[in-house]
Amino acid sequence: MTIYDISKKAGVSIATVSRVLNGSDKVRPSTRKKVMDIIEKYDYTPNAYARGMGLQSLRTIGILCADSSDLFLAKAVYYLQQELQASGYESLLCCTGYNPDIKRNYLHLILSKKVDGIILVGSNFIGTSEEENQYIKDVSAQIPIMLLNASFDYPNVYSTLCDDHGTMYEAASAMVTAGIRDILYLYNSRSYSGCKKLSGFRAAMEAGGITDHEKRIFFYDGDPQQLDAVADFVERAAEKISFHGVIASDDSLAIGAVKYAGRAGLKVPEDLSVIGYNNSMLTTCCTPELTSVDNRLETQTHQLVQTLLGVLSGEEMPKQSVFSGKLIKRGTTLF
Amino acid sequence: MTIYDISKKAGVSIATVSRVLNGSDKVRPSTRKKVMDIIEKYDYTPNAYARGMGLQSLRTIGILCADSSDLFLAKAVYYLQQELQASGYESLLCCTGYNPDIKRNYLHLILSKKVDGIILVGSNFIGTSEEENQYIKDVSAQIPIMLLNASFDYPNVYSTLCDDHGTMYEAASAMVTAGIRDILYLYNSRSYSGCKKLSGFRAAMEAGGITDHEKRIFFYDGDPQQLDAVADFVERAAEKISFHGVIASDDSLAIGAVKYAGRAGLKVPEDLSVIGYNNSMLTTCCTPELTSVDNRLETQTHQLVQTLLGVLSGEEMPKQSVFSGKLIKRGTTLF
DNA sequence: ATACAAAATGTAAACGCTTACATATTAGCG
DNA sequence: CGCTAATATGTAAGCGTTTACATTTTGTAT
Repeated sequence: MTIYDISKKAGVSIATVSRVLNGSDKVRPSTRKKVMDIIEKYDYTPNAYARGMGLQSLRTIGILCADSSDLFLAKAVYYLQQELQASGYESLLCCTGYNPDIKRNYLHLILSKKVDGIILVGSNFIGTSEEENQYIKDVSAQIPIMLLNASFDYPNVYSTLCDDHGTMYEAASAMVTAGIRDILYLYNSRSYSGCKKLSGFRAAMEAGGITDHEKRIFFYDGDPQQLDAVADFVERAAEKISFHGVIASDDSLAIGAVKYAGRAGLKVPEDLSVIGYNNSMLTTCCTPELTSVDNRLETQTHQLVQTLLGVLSGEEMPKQSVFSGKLIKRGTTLF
Repeated sequence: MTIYDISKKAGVSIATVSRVLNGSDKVRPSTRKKVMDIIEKYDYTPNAYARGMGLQSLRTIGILCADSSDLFLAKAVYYLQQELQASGYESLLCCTGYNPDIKRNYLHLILSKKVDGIILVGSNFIGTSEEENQYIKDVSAQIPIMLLNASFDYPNVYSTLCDDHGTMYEAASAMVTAGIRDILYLYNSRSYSGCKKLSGFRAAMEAGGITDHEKRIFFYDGDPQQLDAVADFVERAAEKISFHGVIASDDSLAIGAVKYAGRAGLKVPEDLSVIGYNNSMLTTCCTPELTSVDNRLETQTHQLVQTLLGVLSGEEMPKQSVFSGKLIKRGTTLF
């Protein structure tokens, strides 16, 4: 069933059918009805690929995210899709996984679909070496690239992010100010934002006059959703060093620390203070509830889409929009 | 940059370029290299829409899911995409939200993209009235429809699901057998599987000789991810009726009950037993850990994709594949 | 009724690929 | 070295839309 079949059955030309389908103003109501009836009768759906051939822009944005079952990324994607839909844009979501080669493949895949722009969700799309980021440069030559939670200075690449360094600095400083000087730092990503958080932590330690913090920085290499495995990891860390506070780069790691405390018979927050990051639903899941950093995801996604729409309509837009996160105090801290 | 430009630069015809792109066997190695060099030099990506026009099948499956930030749905989507990718199929994911009209729009959208099949993830795509499900009948006339966690008997519609009735019956019966006869039942969806779970609960109550269970069945109408709101809801329920056990149709509701217990000073599981459903990461997030029903999601998604592949290659496949869920006993129950 | 402008509709080219079929090249063999 | 068969490459016809431009119809003012 093609537009051609419809046009014959309705006794009009294909151009008229096309106009009806696209809501053109220049169709007589009686003709429109005649065509619509046939379309509905045969449950006709125009072929998106043929449309894609003719049209200049399909008003479509590609969204790439490593793993949509990650709470943070899932929420980000959700907000983005809502925003885009509200602005009349379709979105194409690809969950790429963390393998760099596969990521690159998906980028080409999405590029082949005539998207007007690409949003890379999460800082794991930005590497540390020039070479790793070459593919971003290549693509940005063709269409604008938006980064959520990462930053990369290059023409036609726009960044929206949380000041993870400063925010983590504030969070860690709050703990130091509360008198806790032996803090375990847990992280599981060396991505752009992962590095910023870590540097913020280090800066806070130095500012607090702490000098032996490096030995309490631990990289967790497993699946963060396996909370028991995280707890095991913290337990092993506790065998090596002592600590009275835990700061994690993600809520799930922080929850693992709370679990460890339960096993070890430590009271939270009296014996152990814990701060998470991302302010996900996990924060209210445990007892006591988890103090965490809210990185204003909804504000960020809104800003990102506004910037993108501006860029697409040819306006000059800020290359980087930075927001400050905020420590949400709950039960796992005394301060 | 089109195949035509590439062909000119490489000094061959467009057919040859096309053959190189599609990995055809009938190209001389020297020619292939010549073409590949140009392709890489100009970072050329073929236009997916033009390809879509020519090709019979694009080896693409559409996946529809209401909300990918729901833990259960997100995991299901993740497994499905992995399975499909491993079988050489591309997947097109659409998060539709819960509005029926928008859902229907997305179905047409995805249909327009020449997908070879459609997977509907989650039972909220199946309604209770004939009319609600009409759209499924219409679409199934064109391509096969796979249901995950729902069932609908119609030609070209294939279902893979957990026996929610029986599984919930087992779980509830276990609680009754343990001597708990006043059980609060929490649910938040009247979808296909939501109804099956509820009927399983009722059957277990009746089998246990309990007659006043209807007054302890509560429908929660809010956002299940707002755990505090769920706890509030349970608190209000407790003002109306008494209970020593809670069974929920989803882990997040169960967690809300655990939170309520904490507030009310009730010890879990001594004063209150709690059973969740879906065996999500939330189960290990709280203390004590949540007893929950595992519905074998990975097994289901595997079966679903195998069935789909079978159908697509013209084989006769089972219309319905049912798996039994399994109660995973953790700390919120004594039995 | 007639002429003319405005509105509605139709015609045909273009979009960038795939692929059946035609043609040219190569290799093997006597 | 010429012939044939096999292999590689080229040509051109679709695929199903959109849309500029041409044509027809309608409405309005004379």
